[in-house]
Amino acid sequence: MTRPRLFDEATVLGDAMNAFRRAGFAGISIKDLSDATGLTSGSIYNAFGDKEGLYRAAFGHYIDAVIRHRIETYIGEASDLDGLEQLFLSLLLPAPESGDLGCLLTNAAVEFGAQPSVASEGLAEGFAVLEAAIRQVVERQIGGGQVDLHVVRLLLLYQGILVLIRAGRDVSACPAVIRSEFEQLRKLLP
Amino acid sequence: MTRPRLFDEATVLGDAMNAFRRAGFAGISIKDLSDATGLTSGSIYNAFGDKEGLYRAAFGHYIDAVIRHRIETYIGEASDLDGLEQLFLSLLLPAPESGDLGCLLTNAAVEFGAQPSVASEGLAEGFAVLEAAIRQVVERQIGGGQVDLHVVRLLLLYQGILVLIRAGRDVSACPAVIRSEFEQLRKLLP
DNA sequence: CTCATTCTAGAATGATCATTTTACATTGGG
DNA sequence: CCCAATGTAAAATGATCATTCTAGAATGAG
Repeated sequence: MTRPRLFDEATVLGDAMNAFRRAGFAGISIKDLSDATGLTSGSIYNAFGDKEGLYRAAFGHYIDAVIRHRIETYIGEASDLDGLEQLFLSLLLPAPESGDLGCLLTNAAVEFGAQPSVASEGLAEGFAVLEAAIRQVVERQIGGGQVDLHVVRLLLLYQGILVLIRAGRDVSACPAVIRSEFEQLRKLLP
Repeated sequence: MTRPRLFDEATVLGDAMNAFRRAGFAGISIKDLSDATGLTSGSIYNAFGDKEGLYRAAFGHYIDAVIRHRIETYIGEASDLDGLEQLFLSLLLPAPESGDLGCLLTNAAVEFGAQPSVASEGLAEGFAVLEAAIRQVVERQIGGGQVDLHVVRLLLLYQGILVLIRAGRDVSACPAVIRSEFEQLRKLLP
């Protein structure tokens, strides 16, 4: 019945995702997205409904392929502070979170803000996934009444790093900031 | 010779600035800007050349009227850690840096990234002003070989706060994070 | 007062936008 | 092998975009 796509959905979503990361939603046209994905505009509309549908699909793909993947890579099941620290340090590796792409979660948060928008669902899910991963490690490793404080502190650090990378600022001091942040947390280990 | 503007330039730039803060550059049209400022599109083009000219002027206005003003208010001449801490805490006050506006510096950094753009000059100046203000206090009060580290740490915190506010996330734990950050710095006071 | 100058207003223009339509290609079931 | 279903392609459409044009209003110098 349902015949398979003639295009590879993961590849197309990856291309669209990176295009949106580079230019945002308002800053890119269907023609640009057509060039980026190799699909004609007709195929895009057939497959995703409209530009918003493609954005939603690309955002979902980003949460799975980038955020969840990163969390599984660095935290996985044996979650400890070292893994979380490595996750933060990995943000500073040249690719693929480099400045000319940017984090779609951060970019969407800034582009759309808190008002209801095409990004609302993705933002809610993305922040929930990220915060849950951080909280899981902090709660298990440190616990206590200050868990919320540590989680927010790390979330602030995470978003701050992505903004500075995106802006092309000098981030050579960031690894030292991350290390000192986690050193501080390790002092609280039971 | 040069006759005065019939409109109040500061008011118009303030309105345009807030419109850009809400919607970004790509996300707003000349018609929207015309509605926001009360100027017709003809007057906008006459006064500012084009949409990019108005954006540049609004960005410059933001740097002066918001960033420099905030720095002068909280740091001024008698710069100490308490003043800098108050500056950070002031970001969390409901108005005027509230989420539905956002910080034009952060928003522009995320929208345009590091590539040359209409925002490049404003971004360079805005980050320079902000970083210099932080560095001045840290250097004078604490000094030592870790100044860069402290400056970047505070810059990360600053940008992280603005992203979370913009995203409408729960920032109720942020004041405690700021206080603990500055408590840590005060331990380094000579 | 008057005129050259500068500003403003609003309609006009061509480009680009998202989207739809139309025609065609590809596919697997009968 | 053929056909109904679905995917793709590319041109067409109307809306909206940034920008310009044209006409008229406000201003200060002489």
